[in-house]
Amino acid sequence: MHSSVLQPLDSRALSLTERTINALREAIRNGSLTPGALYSVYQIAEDLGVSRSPVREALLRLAETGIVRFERNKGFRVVVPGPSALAEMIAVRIALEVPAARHAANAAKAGDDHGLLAECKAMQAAATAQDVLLFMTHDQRLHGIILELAGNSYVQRIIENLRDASRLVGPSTIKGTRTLSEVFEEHLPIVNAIIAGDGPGAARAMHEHLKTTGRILLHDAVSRPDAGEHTDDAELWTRFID
Amino acid sequence: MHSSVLQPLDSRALSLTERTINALREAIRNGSLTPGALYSVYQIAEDLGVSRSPVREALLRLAETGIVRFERNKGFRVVVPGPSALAEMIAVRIALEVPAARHAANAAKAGDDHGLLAECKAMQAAATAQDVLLFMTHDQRLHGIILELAGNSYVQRIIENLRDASRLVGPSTIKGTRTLSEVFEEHLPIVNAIIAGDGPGAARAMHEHLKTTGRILLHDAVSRPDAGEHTDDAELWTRFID
DNA sequence: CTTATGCTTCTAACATGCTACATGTCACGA
DNA sequence: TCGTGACATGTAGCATGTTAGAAGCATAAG
Repeated sequence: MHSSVLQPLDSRALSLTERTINALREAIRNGSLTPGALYSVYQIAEDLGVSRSPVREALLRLAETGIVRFERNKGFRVVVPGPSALAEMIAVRIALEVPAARHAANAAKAGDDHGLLAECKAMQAAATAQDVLLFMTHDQRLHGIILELAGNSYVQRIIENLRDASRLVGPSTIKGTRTLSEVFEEHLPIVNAIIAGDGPGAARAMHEHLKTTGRILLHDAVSRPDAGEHTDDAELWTRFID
Repeated sequence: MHSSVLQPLDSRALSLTERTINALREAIRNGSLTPGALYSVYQIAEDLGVSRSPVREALLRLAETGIVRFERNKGFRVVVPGPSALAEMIAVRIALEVPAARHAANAAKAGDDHGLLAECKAMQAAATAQDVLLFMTHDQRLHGIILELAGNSYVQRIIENLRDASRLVGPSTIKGTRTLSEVFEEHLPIVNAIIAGDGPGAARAMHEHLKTTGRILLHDAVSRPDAGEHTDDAELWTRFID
């Protein structure tokens, strides 16, 4: 027997594959990897200073969620989700996050208020500072906290992947159409309902939020120059969501 | 210019990695891979007569969906989902498949009846023949067709993964508790509503079906010898689903 | 007999080698 | 001028080599 004086160092520094995933996500987010362009595992491995194996594994995992697509003997591309894919993703978010808000309200304990309110404050601050990127970060964190309260790990994983896939279409949208404060204020009734333990109210507020946000995102997506086939956002909306 | 006299040969035989995935799925399904036991990539690669790379990639993809878990420098295990995980999966299925049934009903055209009815007939035949495995196959196919009609590819992928993860707890359940005919009859109102174009009806019927089936699955899961922590299925049900 | 220590063995994770194939270039011939 | 085919280049997919670490065991130390 021995008394434990040292904590086990938390597992290990992240696996090289996982660090590569993070690097790739970041690269996609900030535009270092141009969507649609052709890249190779060789090239990425050299840039990151690692071997091809972890890069390939990382890309395969991203491919599984639809963020990138491999083309045999040619390379891989970062995929920009089209209007149709975007509508599908919004549908999934509504289907999963609305009940999650309800469960979060039912499960919320007194101590849980703190995290929710902290993110709200941070969002508000980012809104007044007009910092879109920071705003989106806290927006995602708030939604993440709600999912955590709901406690369904599968839902958490699914939504996280979806967010990655849709991040490419996000930032361009918010700027033009709505002020950040407007978006922020949509979140207040959700948080209040959760803190109050009002399940149905939280669900209703979350539904409202996702619908209005999704509607605008989809509308912007179809009216983009590279929209492709679909030009009718209303049709997509009724087909996949309503 | 040239006139096309030959059809392009249909892409390529499946990639070795994908064939390995199928082999592993099948092996898990029929019990060749004992859940909980420790295996190694070496061993699997040798058994299948391929190199370690495609096996590792296949296992990584299965790990992503939670079917197996890697343990560094030790091996990997097939994971049996516990009652809690099962409840979470049922919640996701309800959240996604209920709206999918509604959309399927709205989108169903005359020609779509055929596939639905064919699976129904096959299910009924399997029920009268007491063939549990065949019954489950057609059950899954029917649900798959409905998702296809709904047209949301993300939902399709998510549900397919979920089904894989939950297949381990499935077969033992149905046998004892209900006759296959009972389960079959739950599907009829769903299919009828879809064919009739009755969206709300299809949603209601699907919800009913998933609730009763899920309830029983969860109840059986907690009353199993290796159930683990949770013994209260009602608590799990309200926590994640209702 | 009990505890500690070194050793053997196995593993995932990572690095590197190899092959078939897709694409672009370019010289050549009609 | 224009189509053709050989060739060079680059890639994913797969095979194999290498390394650090975890588990078990035997043996030595107390």
